[in-house]
Amino acid sequence: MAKIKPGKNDSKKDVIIQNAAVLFKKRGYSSASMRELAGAVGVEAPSLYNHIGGKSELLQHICFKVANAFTAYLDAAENQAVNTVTMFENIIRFHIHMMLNNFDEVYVANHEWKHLKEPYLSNFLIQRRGYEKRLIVLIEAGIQAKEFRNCNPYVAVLTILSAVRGLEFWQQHKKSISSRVLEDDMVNHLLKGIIK
Amino acid sequence: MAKIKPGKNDSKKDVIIQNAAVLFKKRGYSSASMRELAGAVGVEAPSLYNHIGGKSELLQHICFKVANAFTAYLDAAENQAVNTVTMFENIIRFHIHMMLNNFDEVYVANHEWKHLKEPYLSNFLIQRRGYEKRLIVLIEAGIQAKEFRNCNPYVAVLTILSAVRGLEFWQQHKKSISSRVLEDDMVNHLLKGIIK
DNA sequence: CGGCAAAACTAATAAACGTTAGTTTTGCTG
DNA sequence: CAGCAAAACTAACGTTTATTAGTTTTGCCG
Repeated sequence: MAKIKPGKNDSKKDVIIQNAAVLFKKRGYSSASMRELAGAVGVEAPSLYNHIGGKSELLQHICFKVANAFTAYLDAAENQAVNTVTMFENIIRFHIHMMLNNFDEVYVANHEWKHLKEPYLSNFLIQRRGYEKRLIVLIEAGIQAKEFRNCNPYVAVLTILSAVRGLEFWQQHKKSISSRVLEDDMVNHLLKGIIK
Repeated sequence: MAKIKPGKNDSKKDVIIQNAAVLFKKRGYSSASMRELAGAVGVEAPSLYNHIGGKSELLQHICFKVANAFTAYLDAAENQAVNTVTMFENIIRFHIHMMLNNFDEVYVANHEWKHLKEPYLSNFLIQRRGYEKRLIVLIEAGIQAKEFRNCNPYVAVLTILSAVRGLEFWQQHKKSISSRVLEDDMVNHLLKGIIK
C-alpha cells in the first residue's frame, strides 16, 4: 500500500510524468507499459488513473513541456539586442543545456512524438516547424548582415539542431569529458563552420 | 490468395524485410504489427512465417545490413592513399548518400536498434562503438597532421555523425533543395568548422 | 474520535499481439 | 495429368495490454 510521494514543488501527477519520461526513454513509448510505470512509481497500475487521464496524456505533457521551453527561450532571445552570431551561440548553448539537464524529457520529445494522438500530433509538428522557421529567418538575417557565410539556411539549421540532438549519445561518456569542454567544442565546430 | 512477388534480385524474404523497414520507420518497431506487415506485403499474417523466423529477426536483418554497409565502406576508405581531410569528406558524403538512398533501413537502424534482442543488441552496440572509435582515431591523426583544428575528437565525431543523421528531417523538403546543394552545404558546414 | 473525500487496492474486461496447428491451394517437375 | 513440396489459408491459443468497476484503506478536519 505504497503511496505516491509528491516532491517539494511537484504534484503527484508531476511525479508520474517524470517517471514516465524515464521509462519512455528506456523502453520506448509503445513498449513501456502502465504496469511498469506503476512499479517505478511504487503503486499498482489502476491507481495511476486517479491522477492522470491515460497513457497518451503522459506523452503529451512531456512533448509540449519540451516544445514550450524551446519556444519560450527563442521568444526571449529574439528580443536581445546582440548580433546574430551571439544570438545563435546562445541558442546553441541553450539547446545543449536542455539536452544535458532535461535529458529524459528532451529525448522522449525527440524520439516518441510520432505516437502523439491527433490533434496533438499536428500541433506539435506545427510548433516545431514554426520554431525551425524562426531559426531559418535568423540565419538569413545573419547572411544578409554578412555575419554568416553564404549557405542554405535550412541546411544550416538542420545541421545545427541535429548535431545538438546527437548529445543523447554522449550521456554514456559523461565522465571522460567535462560538459564545459563539450559545449565549447561543439559550439566552435558548428559556428566556425558558418561564420564568414 | 495473393502471393508474395519476389523482385528481380530479391527473394520473398527480402521483399518482406523491405516492407518491414518501411513499416517500422512509420510506426516504430513495437507499434508495428505482423498483421499490418502482412497487409503491406499482400498476404495473411501467418503466411509470413513460411519465409521468416519471427518479428525480431526482421529488425536484426535491417540493423546489421546497415551496420555492415558502413563498416565495409570504412574498410575501403581507410585503404585509400589520400589526406585525412579528403578521407573524411568522402566518409561524410557516404553517410549522406546512405541516408538519402536507403532511408527506411538507415532510419530503422538508427531508431529501433534498442529493441534488438540479445545477443544481437550487444553485438550491434559493439560494432557501432568500434566504428566510432575508428573515426576518432582518424580525427586524431588529422589533428596530428595539422589538417584539423585542435578539438576533442569524440565531440567532433559526435557532431558530424549526428548532423548527418538529422537528414531524416530533410526527407519532407526533398523538392525544395537539390540533393547536391544539400550535400555540399552540409559537408562545407561540418568540414570548414574543423579544418585548421 | 467520527466522517468524508482522496487515493489506494483487487478483480475483471475487451482488444490486440506474436505465433502455432492444421488444412487447402498453388505451381512446378516428371 | 499425377504428385509433391512450397506457400498460402483459417482458426485458435496464450499473453499482454490499457483501462474500468467496485471496494477498501488512508489521512485530514472538525
